[in-house]
Formats: sequence, structure tokens, C-alpha cells
Amino acid sequence: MTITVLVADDQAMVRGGLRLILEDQPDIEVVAEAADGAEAVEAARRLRPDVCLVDVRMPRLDGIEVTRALAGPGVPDPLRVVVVTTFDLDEYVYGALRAGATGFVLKDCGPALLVEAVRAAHQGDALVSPSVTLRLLRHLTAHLPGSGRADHPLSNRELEVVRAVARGRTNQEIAAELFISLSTVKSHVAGIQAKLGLRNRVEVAAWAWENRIAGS
Amino acid sequence: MTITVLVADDQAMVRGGLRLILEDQPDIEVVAEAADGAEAVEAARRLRPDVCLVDVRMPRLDGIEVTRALAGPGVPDPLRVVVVTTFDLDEYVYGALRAGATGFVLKDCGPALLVEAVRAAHQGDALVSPSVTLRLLRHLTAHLPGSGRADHPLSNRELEVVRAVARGRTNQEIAAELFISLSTVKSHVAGIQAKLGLRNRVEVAAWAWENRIAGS
DNA sequence: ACCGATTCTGTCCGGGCGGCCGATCTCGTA
DNA sequence: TACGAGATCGGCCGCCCGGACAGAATCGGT
Repeated sequence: MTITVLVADDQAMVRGGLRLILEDQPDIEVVAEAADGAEAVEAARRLRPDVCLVDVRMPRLDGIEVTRALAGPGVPDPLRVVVVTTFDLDEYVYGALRAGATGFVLKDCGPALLVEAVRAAHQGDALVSPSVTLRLLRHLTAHLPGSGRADHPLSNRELEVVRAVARGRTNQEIAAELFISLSTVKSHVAGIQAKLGLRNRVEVAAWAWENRIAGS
Repeated sequence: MTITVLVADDQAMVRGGLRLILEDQPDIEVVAEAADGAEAVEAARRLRPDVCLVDVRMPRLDGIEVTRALAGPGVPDPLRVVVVTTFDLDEYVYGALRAGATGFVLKDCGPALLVEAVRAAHQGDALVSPSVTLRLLRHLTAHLPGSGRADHPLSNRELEVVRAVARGRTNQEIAAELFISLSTVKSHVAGIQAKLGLRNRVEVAAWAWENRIAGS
């Protein structure tokens, strides 16, 4: 089964180059080209190609907005969109991914990666250019599940209290939730503050958020 | 200039397969093989290859620990480590990336991506398998700069107060920071709670963290 | 010139919070 | 067995917070 692709770029030579690279693959067929964003959206909605290769910089609608229109949040049957760009700007990367892109490749990444990105997008996966991935990982590692967990001297029970405090519960409510007395809750909160060197329950909550004890 | 690679996997056949794929490239040379984690660390430290291809599941030291030893936080001159695995488990992914991996590929991703991962790692970039990237992006989009910012009816001044509250400041401290009276701060906090339907300052802080008003 | 929103200020009071005591009970470990 | 750490309770006191008032200055827009 061949993968149908739409290529959108305002420069005819770039479109030609992409078409050459892609059609060199036996299982990929370029079924449409578009010279600007509006054209791309129209053609994509009409032909519903397996993958849309979209440049970020285009007249009328830019690549980000095209992505949002075809794969953004709230779109009923989203298409797979791979965003292509010459300039490695974070602004483009974040915009594209937030808009629902299933891939993000730089034009200088070589034909092999481009083809792989199309194949990945076709089966629902996402390929991101290595140089971009690197910076993405930097952002990510700080937010990774299990990371950012600071070494803390808190007991399990105290952690339960911390989580409750971080959710905005009063001591009385925490007592009810944990089936213990108000005095005990206050003991625990006091112990937590002493151990961590925090001055009040809001700082306890802030500590919990920063160390991913609370929140999702 | 050729890229020197160390291949670590407990199965000789897998090592052979990887070697075949890599040495098919004119610019890549496999300079060492290792059958377990300890061997891999020793060889990597001695030979300092450009890229280390490391399987996650290995005797003695697993791939994650090898990565931590060669590229983890605190290592003076970190090597480039690409982690390879058969099983697409989040646990491996997060562990590897947190340990400092410069790449993460599944064994079923095809030779082309494997080679690209090595090349990317060599020039300091990171390539992650498309199927893994997809899930990574899901985690990421929620934490992307500019996203998660909710529509709120708060004024600019109220936002300043929210940020101060989220940092754990008392009303008195906020008054001093913003050069206003204690009464005014209480007014603002009360207004914020009313507008957002929150019951106390900890919930205000929690709201700030969830909507990325506070925190970095 | 008026209106609404924002910002700033004040007083009063009840309740929650934080700090400081002390106390018992149950563990696991030395 | 004795010790320490954790979990559980109690009381007391002072401060901070939250809620409900009320008043005034500033500013942008009809």
C-alpha cells in the first residue's frame, strides 16, 4: 500500500526537490502540491492524503496555522502533518508541536530522515529532527516522570499530608481524609516544615509542586 | 573522518547484526563490542568511542546504569550513548533519557534510523524512535512554553499578588514587596479567590502552578 | 462629564494556622 | 532489651488569614 503525500511550500524548487526525494521511494506517492497555506488546507481536506509535508514559512497561512487547521485540537478526523523548516527556531518547534504536528524536520537533515519522518507519520508515530530533539529533551528531562524528585527526609505519612496540603486542603479536611485527629495533622505539618525548612503551608505546597510530589 | 562506535549487547547475534548494519556505512567503524554492562563501561572509558550503542537489558549493569556511568549527570567528559531496546516501555525511555542518553531507538525501527541515530549522536544531536517520540510529545505538549495558560479574569496587579502568594509569601511580605498596605493585599487576595472560586491561598498557589503563572 | 473597572485604603471579628510544650503506642534495629 | 523514629493524640497561645463591611483615588471609554 502506497503512502499518499501532500507537499506544501511556496518555493516551486523546494516542492520539486521534496517530490524527487519522496517518489524515489516505491511506497510513497506525492498526490498534490500547494504553494501557500490556504491552498494546502483546501487540498488536504479534499484529497485527505496520508501525510502532509508543510513548510512553516508560507504566504496567506503559515505552516503552524495549516497544522492547526488539519491536525489541531478540536479537529474531528485529524490528518498527519509533518512540519518542515529551514530555520531551527524554538518558536517554530513549539508552535508546530502544540498545533498538533506529527513530525518536525529541518530541511538540512538529509533525505533519509525526511523519508523516515513520512513513514513514521503514516503509521501514527512522530519523528523529530535530531538537533531539535536535543533541545526538546532538555525541556523534557526536567518534567520527566520520576525526575526532579528531590531527596527528602519525609516519611510516607508525611508525604500524604504534603499532597493534601498542596491540593489546598485545610488541616481539618486533611484530618477527615486521613482518618486522624486535627492535632496529628498539625504535628505532621509542623514536622514537614521543620524538616524542609519551610515557613508556612503555602511553601510546603510550592515545594510539592516543584518536586512533583503533587500534580498529575 | 570515521565515527567510532562501541556496541554493547548480551546476545552475540544482535551485536553481529548491529555491526553489519553500521559497517555497511563507509563513515562508521565498530571499534569494540561488549557482552555486558560492566564490560561496556570499561571498554568505553578505555577507548572513548564517538558513540556507544547500548542495549537496556544486560547482565551485571543494565543499559540505564551504563548510560548513567558514561553520560550521566556529574560525569566530567560525557560520552554519547544511544540506548537500544526491543521493548517499548516508558520506564526504559524515561530512565535512559534521565540518565543522559543522546538517543533512544527500538530494535524494530529499521537500519536507516539506527544509522541516523548514530550519526546524530556523533554530532551531539539526539534521535528518538518515532513511536517513542509520539508519547514523549504527549508528555511534553502539556509542559510546552506558552501552553497551559488558562483564560483568567485577573488584572495585572492581581497576577503579581498571585505570583507572590504562590512563592509562599505572607500578606505582610507581599505588601512590602509591592509597596502597598496590608489591607490592599488582603483586598487583592480576596478578589482573586472570589474571581476564581478558590477557598484559601494554598488553592490560589495551586491554581498558579497548574496554569503556569508561577514557577520558572 | 459620567460610568465602570482597577487600585488603594481602612476596621472588625472569627477561625485557621504555626510554634511550643508533652504524652502514649508501635515498630525495626542495634 | 533498650533505643530511636514514626504515628498518634492533647492543650495552649499568638499571629495570620479570610470574610464582610465601607470609603476614596485613578483611569479609560461612551
